[in-house]
This record gives sequence, C-alpha cells and structure tokens, in this order.
Amino acid sequence: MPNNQFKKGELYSFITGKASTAIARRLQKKFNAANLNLTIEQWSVLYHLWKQDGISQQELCNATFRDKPSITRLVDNLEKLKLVKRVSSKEDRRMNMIFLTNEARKMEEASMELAEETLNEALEKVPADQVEVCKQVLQIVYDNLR
Amino acid sequence: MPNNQFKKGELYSFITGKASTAIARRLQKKFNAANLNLTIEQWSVLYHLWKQDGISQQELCNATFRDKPSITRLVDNLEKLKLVKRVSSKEDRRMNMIFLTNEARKMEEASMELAEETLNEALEKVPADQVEVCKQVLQIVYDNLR
DNA sequence: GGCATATAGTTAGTTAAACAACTAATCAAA
DNA sequence: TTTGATTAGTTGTTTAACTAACTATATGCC
Repeated sequence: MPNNQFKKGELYSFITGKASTAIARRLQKKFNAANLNLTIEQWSVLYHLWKQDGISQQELCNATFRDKPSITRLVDNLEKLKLVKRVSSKEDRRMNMIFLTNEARKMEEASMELAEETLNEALEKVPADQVEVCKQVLQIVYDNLR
Repeated sequence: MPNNQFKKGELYSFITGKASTAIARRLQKKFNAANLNLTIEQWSVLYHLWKQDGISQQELCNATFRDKPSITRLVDNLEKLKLVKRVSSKEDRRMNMIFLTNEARKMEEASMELAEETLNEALEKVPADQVEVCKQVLQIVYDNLR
C-alpha cells in the first residue's frame, strides 16, 4: 500500500484547497484596496495575455485550466470592462483572437506586485527548499489527474 | 529578502490552486459516476457533520472556512435534498442546530472511500515524506493568511 | 427597565464554474 | 462535392462565493 498517505480526517484541506483559497482571498482584498477593479479569475486571464496576447479563447482555456463556457463569460466581462477585445481570425473564422487594450496593459505592473506580495506573505517562515518540494508535489498531483 | 521565493512566472498555479481544483473535479466525477447526488461543497459540509452534528451554522462556517451566506445556501440545498435538518436552539433562539438525516448518514462510507481513492490517485508516485512537507507548507500558508 | 452593541442567520445582487445542448466554420473522405 | 466528423465558441441552467444590507435575538451597561 504505497500510496495510503492519508488517513481519515487528514484529507479535508487537501481536497478543499484551503491554502489556495486563502491566497486568492488575500489577493482579492489587495486588489480592492488598491482600487484595481478586477476579480482573481479575470486577473488569471490577463496574466496569460500579458505574456502574449492575440491568442484564441481555446488557448486561454488550456492556459488557465478552464472550460470554454468559463472563458466565454470571462472574456465577456473583460470586454465589458474594456480590458480586452475579440478580433475574429482571418485564417479561421471560428476563432476569436483576444487582444489587450492599453487600459489592461497599464494594470500589469501593479497587479503583479500585489500578487508577489501576497505570495511572500503566504510563504513567510517557510524555508525555500520546502516551498520547492511543495511546488513539485502540486505539479505532480496536477499531472496525475489530467 | 528572505521570502522572495517566487520569481515572476512561477506564481500562477500557486495562486489559482490548480492542484486542488483538479482534485475536486476528479472527486466530483467519482460522485457522479457512483450516483452520489452531491456537490463537493455539500460533501465538505457533511464531512464535518459526520464527525459531529447538532452544531450551529456559525460552527460550520468556521469548520469549512466559508462565510455565513455560503453556509445558509448550502444548508438550504442540503435541506432540500433531505440530508440535514435545521433545529432552532432552545438556549439561544438565534441559532440553528444542524442535524443529519439517516439518508445523509448512509452516504458517509461510500463518499469517504471515493475521497481517499481520489487522493491516492492524486498522490501516486509522490514519496510520503514529500507529501508530508507539502501538507505542512500548506498549513503554514493557511495560518499565515488567517 | 431601556438603550447600545454584538451575534446568528437571511436576502439580494454580481461573478464564476460545471454541464449539456447548441451554432457555425472547417476538414476529411467517399 | 457533398456528407460526416471535428473544432471554436455561445447559451441556458444550477450551484456556489462574496459583499452589503437586512432581521431577530441576546448581552452588557447606565
């Protein structure tokens, strides 16, 4: 029984993701306090667009680990906020290429600073090598379940 | 700078909790396949009630790390499913004590088995000592942000 | 007793996730 | 070239999270 690492009563927080929920809530509060009118989910889409925009909604699905309806609605809301624009592709008219507006580009620096700040608060007093192990475990978990 | 453990580009999955999302989705699929008509959130409430029922909604808030409106609605839906009952306390009439029905008690064993199964799949190929480190890190993160 | 304050829970409104069913465009193969 | 399958994206429905505003009960203090 090589993998019975969880006895009853220990599995709750692993499944419910208490830690990542707490991180997301803290970051959301920082956004609100800084008058960054963004949800964490919207930020997670912009995060990938800041690295490269002009990608399709399907590529955003893969990058953000969300399904297509979720991305449709997130892009809807980001468009309402005038942070992105849908441009239908000329090569394949099924596809929408998603582009950032200048407004959205301006938000990158401030929001990324708040994200790093949040993670540093979250990881206070955790030795770097343990953080590394934790990251690796979470990556394996993700790969195991895909 | 003792805590700058995250360079840009590494923080995304920590914040978005990709791993715990994947675990929850896998467990939900197992519930559906087993005709357990339960959401993961409903299960997370039952999880605490199986340990002890007859507790207040506020105690459920603390146990499940949710706010009061969330618990109100979860209890609403669990009541519709006839899995719990609200009984207003005689000592303090503001409080609802939440009790399991027999129906709900019957679901404990099967659902907990599926939860353990899910975690074992998630943690396949992860050495037990690394799982331990990961759990400790996530606990510290949670404590740091409370 | 009466008033302020705190606590328990509910309601309303917005955003998002999951799933199923759908449209439209593309591609592949007979 | 037309038919069938695949891919990209949208829409509808249910469940849930978060905030703010609300009701009702309890408590503490004068």
